[in-house]
Amino acid sequence: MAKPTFYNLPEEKRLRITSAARCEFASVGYDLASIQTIIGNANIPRGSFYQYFEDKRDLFLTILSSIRDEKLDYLGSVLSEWERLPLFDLLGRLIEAGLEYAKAFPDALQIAAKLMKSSMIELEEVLTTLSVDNQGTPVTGTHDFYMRLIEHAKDVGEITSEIPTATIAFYLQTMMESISRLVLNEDGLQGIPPVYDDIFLMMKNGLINDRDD
Amino acid sequence: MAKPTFYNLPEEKRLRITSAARCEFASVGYDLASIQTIIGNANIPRGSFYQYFEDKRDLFLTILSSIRDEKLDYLGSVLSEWERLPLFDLLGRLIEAGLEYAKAFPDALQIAAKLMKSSMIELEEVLTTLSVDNQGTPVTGTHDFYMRLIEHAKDVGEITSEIPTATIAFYLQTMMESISRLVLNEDGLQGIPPVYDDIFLMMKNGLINDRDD
DNA sequence: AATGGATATGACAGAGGTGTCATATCACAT
DNA sequence: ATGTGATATGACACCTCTGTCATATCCATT
Repeated sequence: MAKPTFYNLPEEKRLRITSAARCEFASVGYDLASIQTIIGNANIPRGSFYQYFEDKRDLFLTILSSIRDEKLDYLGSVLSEWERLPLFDLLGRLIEAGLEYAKAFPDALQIAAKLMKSSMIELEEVLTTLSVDNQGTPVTGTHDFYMRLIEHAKDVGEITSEIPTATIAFYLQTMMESISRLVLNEDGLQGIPPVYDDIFLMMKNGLINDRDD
Repeated sequence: MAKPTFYNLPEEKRLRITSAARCEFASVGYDLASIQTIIGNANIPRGSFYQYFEDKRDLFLTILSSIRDEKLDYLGSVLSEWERLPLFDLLGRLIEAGLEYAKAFPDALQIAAKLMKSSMIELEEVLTTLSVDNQGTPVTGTHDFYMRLIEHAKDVGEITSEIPTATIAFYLQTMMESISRLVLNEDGLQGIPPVYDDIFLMMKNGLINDRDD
């Protein structure tokens, strides 16, 4: 969404700008981010900024879209084998891949986390257009993505057919986002023992005590 | 947290202020809320505002705390019988009661929803101090609250003991918050068929297909 | 070296917000 | 009626930020 001028810039300068912007968005979020601060850190004059971008929103969308591209790189390999893997194995890998991604681009993580905090009116549309969810997960995190997974798993007889697909999709999406948050916050991006094993166990077998003691 | 002067005010004036404030916080959230707008709508002079409150934060905390009190009224009866009810019955009632509450105080709902979007640094502490969570759920939504519920349910033999209590608490809390959001948004506060029945079913029995066909 | 289109620059006007303070007003006890 | 402490008021000084614009600079082409 940036103006063509921006892409004609020498890479060094472009990087200075995007880094400063990502840093600002990561630390204070969209609403409180200040163009003033960004151009200050990037060391470019105010006038130039408006030569490259319409406004803050424009800059933000540009950043978001590059984040999406970055993340697709990390998830691509996992996503490609989605039909071959058992459902929960796939989900586990997605979380692992997301963790890898977060290690590589820590600022992206913070930006994504603060994404939903923004007051952009058309946020919904923006997200679907970019296929990015609030975890910064592209395509992956989509309701539709989960729908596909579940239909498949039902077909294969892996999971129960008694619950509507949409409901399960809602359930999986919720838990996946939540687990991501947990994994990414708790451990400060260290290697963790897969905490989510227990959670997946619950999701597979339910909470009800079926032992007859 | 408001100054004593505020509580000496005639109720009519106090209401004008709190209404205007709740309206503003509900519509633009904490960060973007403007004292200017609030005093404009409440029709009180700028100087008076600072006679009643330290600043925006002070006002916000005052509002939050009254929201907590309101909600406690609605959940009190359900909470009182927490030991007598089966776990998922209790959870269902909490959601229903939350829905009732949201009908009665629609602005509170929006304020709570935007709560987590605020950039208040000490938000965490504020929330625990107020025992309010991001659903505007007091006490109820706390991790500790779920810990108690689960310990009890394990004791009674209602749910499996194979998973650590803290993990289950995380799980329940996540799903309860998510269901609340679903219920409160989807239907625009109409009466709904209890969508969450299917979700509870999954949580009880798990997703794995155990029919041997 | 001259021309012209693209790019760079920072001063500037203007919007919107905050917290304070000197002054005015009130309520009430004397 | 008068003095006193509490309360009310809005003008004001001061910020931060945004988007624009007149002007300067660059660079490729003639």
